[in-house]
Amino acid sequence: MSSGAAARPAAKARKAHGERTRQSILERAVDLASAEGLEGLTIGRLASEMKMSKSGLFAHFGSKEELQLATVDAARAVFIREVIRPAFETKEGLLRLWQLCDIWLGYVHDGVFRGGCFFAAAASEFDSRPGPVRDRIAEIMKEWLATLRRAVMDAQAEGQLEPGVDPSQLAFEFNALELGANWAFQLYGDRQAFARARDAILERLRRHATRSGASVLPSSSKGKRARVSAAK
Amino acid sequence: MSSGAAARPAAKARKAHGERTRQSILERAVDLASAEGLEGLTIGRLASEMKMSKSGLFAHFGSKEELQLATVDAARAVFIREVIRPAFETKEGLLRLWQLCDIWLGYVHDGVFRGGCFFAAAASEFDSRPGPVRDRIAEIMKEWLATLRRAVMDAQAEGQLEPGVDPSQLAFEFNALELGANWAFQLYGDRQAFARARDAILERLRRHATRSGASVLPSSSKGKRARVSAAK
DNA sequence: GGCGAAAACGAACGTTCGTGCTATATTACG
DNA sequence: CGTAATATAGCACGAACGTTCGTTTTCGCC
Repeated sequence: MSSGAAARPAAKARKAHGERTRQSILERAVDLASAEGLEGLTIGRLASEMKMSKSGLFAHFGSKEELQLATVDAARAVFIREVIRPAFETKEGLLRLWQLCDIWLGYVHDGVFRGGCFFAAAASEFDSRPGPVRDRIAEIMKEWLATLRRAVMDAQAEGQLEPGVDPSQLAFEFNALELGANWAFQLYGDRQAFARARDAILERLRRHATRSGASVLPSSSKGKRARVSAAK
Repeated sequence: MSSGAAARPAAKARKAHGERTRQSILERAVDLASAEGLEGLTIGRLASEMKMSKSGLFAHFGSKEELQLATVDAARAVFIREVIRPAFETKEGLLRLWQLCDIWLGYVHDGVFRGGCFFAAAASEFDSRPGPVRDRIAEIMKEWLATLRRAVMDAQAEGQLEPGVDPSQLAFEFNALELGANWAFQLYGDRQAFARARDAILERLRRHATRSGASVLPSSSKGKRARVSAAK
């Protein structure tokens, strides 16, 4: 469906001016929405931060809902750049599964979005507010859950994880632990929560790892943290 | 500034009429806020649902922030009645710890609040919005985490749980799994998430249970669910 | 160098928000 | 019964919201 991220590779790079401001608007919109929420993301506020008129900014989207959808997709692009892509540099298997979790926790810790995980916040805000925005958010989080699940299955196919464990169950647990760390960090500034989540995940992984799998896991979570590559 | 819950203990219990409507306002406010958020809880909307004038309703609280604080405390009372109290009918130990988790999941599943766990939603909404409301929410969630932690320690003291496990770590994991189930249910209507959370929690409990502890745990999570007692 | 489209602007719209004031019902007690 | 306290209503306010409209600036292209 060619929705968001890739966009036009600047086929002729000619009418660039409109698209460029649109992009920089969305950059700011993502930042604002991650802190104030997608509903708190107000057109007037956004316009004044961009030093534009409300109407000038508004024309780029046509409605608030379109702005919200575009913002969600822009956040998705950031998430892919900051989490998915770095983790996928590691080849499929148990280590990639671990990297997905580890880098995710790093992405929250490092404040890629001001309000922690953009989608956790957005999901909670829209979960009882039906409409296209909610649907899009649910879709994106399902992508993430499917990615985790796929990584589990790959690790099993590689013989690094016992074939008996349920990929959906493991994906659920890891996602929950990540959301839990995000929650503790946002509400209390508790950085220890990241270590707790890592411990819990690693313990789970080690318990179900085969002999060949156990050798690729890091020895301890203490002090270890994947760098979130800038990867411009 | 004597802001809080206790307020006037109705020194002579005379002026009851105002207090009663205030209470029924809060009942509706909790319901509304759990679905639309504490910010989406609007005085005009609330007034029209109560068939009152905005100003008449407003007079009970004096400011929107006071209304929000009162609503949060009203939700806390419901939470205590629906989760804490039923679980505390079981005597301290491993079984009470399990009951706390099990009943919590039931309280979300049964829709005690329209928007799932009131405090999960409120925490996510206010986590980057400093002020008394945020502080109160954080305080209440800390109470819950402390209750879980205390239950772990009690189970250890009873000799039903290995003394080696870190109570804070276990409380973190259980809370995370509960929030994860709440998240999946709110966003996808996924009832299976409750079973997943129960499985994960039970597995954790069983792993660290002593022989005397293991005997008190339910045999399987499938089909088992604590009733959320009405407990008027 | 001028033309036409794209982009940004400024002002106004109808609502709704939270919050004051003032007056009228309702109630409790001497 | 009367009076004082309490509770609710009515109305208006300034601000902010999303949105529309007509105009003006900007800029690529012939």
